[in-house]
Amino acid sequence: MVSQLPPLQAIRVFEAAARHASFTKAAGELGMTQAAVSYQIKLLEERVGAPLFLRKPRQVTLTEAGQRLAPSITEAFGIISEAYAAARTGAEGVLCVTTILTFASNWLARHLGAFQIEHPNLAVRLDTSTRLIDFAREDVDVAIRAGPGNWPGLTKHFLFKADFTPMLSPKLAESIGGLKEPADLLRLPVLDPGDYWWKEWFTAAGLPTDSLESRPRNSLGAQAYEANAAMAGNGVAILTRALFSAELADGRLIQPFDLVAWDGNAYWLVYPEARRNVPKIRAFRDWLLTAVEATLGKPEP
Amino acid sequence: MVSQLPPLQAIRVFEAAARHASFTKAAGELGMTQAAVSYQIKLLEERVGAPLFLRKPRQVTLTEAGQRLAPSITEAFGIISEAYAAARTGAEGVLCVTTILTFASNWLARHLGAFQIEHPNLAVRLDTSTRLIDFAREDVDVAIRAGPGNWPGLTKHFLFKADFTPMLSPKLAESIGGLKEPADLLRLPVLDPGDYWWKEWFTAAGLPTDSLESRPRNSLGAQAYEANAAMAGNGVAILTRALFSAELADGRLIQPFDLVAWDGNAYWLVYPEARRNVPKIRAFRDWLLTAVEATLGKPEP
DNA sequence: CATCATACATAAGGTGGCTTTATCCATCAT
DNA sequence: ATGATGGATAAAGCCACCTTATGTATGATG
Repeated sequence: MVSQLPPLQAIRVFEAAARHASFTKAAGELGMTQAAVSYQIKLLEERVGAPLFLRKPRQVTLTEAGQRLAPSITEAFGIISEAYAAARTGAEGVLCVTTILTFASNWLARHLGAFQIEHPNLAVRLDTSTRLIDFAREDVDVAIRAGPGNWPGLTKHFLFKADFTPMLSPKLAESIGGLKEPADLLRLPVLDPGDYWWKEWFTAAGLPTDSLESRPRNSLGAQAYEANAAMAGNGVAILTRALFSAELADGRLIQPFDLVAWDGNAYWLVYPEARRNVPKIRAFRDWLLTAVEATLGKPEP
Repeated sequence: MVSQLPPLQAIRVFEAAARHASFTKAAGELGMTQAAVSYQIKLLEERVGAPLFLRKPRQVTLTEAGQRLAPSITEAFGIISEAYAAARTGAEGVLCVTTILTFASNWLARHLGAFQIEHPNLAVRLDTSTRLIDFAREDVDVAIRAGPGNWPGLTKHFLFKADFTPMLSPKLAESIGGLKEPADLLRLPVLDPGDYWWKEWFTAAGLPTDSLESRPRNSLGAQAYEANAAMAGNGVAILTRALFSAELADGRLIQPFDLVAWDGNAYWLVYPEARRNVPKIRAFRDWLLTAVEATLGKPEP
């Protein structure tokens, strides 16, 4: 398609020289010496097979060939320059975040507005897929992931522990006259009893776990469903405090026991190391870390 | 004007890669290795601040940013490529020759047709200015000059000697009963008697030159005027044989004496050394030297 | 008219950007 | 499994390009 291209550096120099009608001024614009401009022009002239400039006493003028060439080059560079600038700022203008559903609905939803007010010309595109994303194959800027925090090549920032403790609606608690001790939970329906978080928590509480089947998966990222069921009074769910601080605060959920278990997982903000200085990423990181700290307290990694 | 340009080599590579949707194929087109393409793309991505390609298993795809960028780049390169090609062939398509008036009217005029038939897509622009041209400041490809032949930086090809001998119309010669010896010339009007060629020729003929004023300039390049006057029977002109071989052959002029004088000047084809291999220049040179030899005999430098 | 200032050309020399080489890794096909 | 394909990455070499330094020509200046 693009058949024969000339030496591009020479073309760039020619364009500037033609625009200024001066090698020296072109050199100034391009941040190089006059000698270098002279060199590049000569080079291009040899490639073209015709002089492009007439060397008059104290100025240079375009030859006929030069006059034919110059406008197209300037136009082409205009297009490139514009497209490049658009790509740069366009890339700045949209921040694409993938995040676990629960974090999106329970934390981001309530706080993202502040970020957008802080950065009015930065659109945020939220992607709440559950799967692990790979920055190399998906068009995503940053991710919020849950896990142990060992991802090579990625910069990660600790947000909060993925700890867990039983929660339920006040009404359900009242229905059995309140919960005095962990064993009282067994008198209520347990939501998703297969989640191994239950087993861990019961063990930590010193209770037998016979009544629970143990399934390998946990609820990371899908707690919102169970939380809704719990708020509706359908049973007891085991949830991460950080994600339900609002519900706990306004009484839609209560945490009957102080005991909180933890299996080592945490929530992290994650992005490719190489892109740590991209403005929009930096902006989001700075805001997110501050905002999380403000709502949940100092993070302890 | 052209504000911020990206690294152009990287842009060129990106364009090819985007077009092929493959780094390896792009490398093939550009005549470099796949590793180099990978390097350049990465470079550009860093400059843009966003990934341009998504690395899928066995192929690469443009990201959103890449999709925005690619079409413009392809378009711009198309413009450049076209303009460049046009400049190259355009430069090939017009040959600009400056020549001394006499050579143009007395030799080129009769032979140039053959050249144009030989090179139908090569237009010739004739410029018959008298002054010495400077290839650096004028938009000219080749020149035909008269002189001693010492021009630094220029390639020169000897065409023929700028020798001179008296010529006149047969009628004028008859009017005095024919010319037997050089002295007979003195009985006829001498055209441009101030030309020092007369002095030189008379001296060579062993005649006194008292009757001639000696002016510094000679007729090189303006012989056509005097030749016309001579053919009209107005007097005797001193002319270069090579330029009037046709007139001598068909009898419009006669050369009464074999004596030919020469002051060391000659006609030369001349062009910048650096451009000796430009096709159109090579074509003109080859043709001219052959044609001159054919009409005037083997040149003796 | 001599001197200075400007603008480009040219030669020589150094260096960093770009390329190649070599190797690794993942995926897809057989 | 095993090989083939396509890309990433690290190390190393080289050449294109730039700079420095100098020369040349011309116009401006007093």
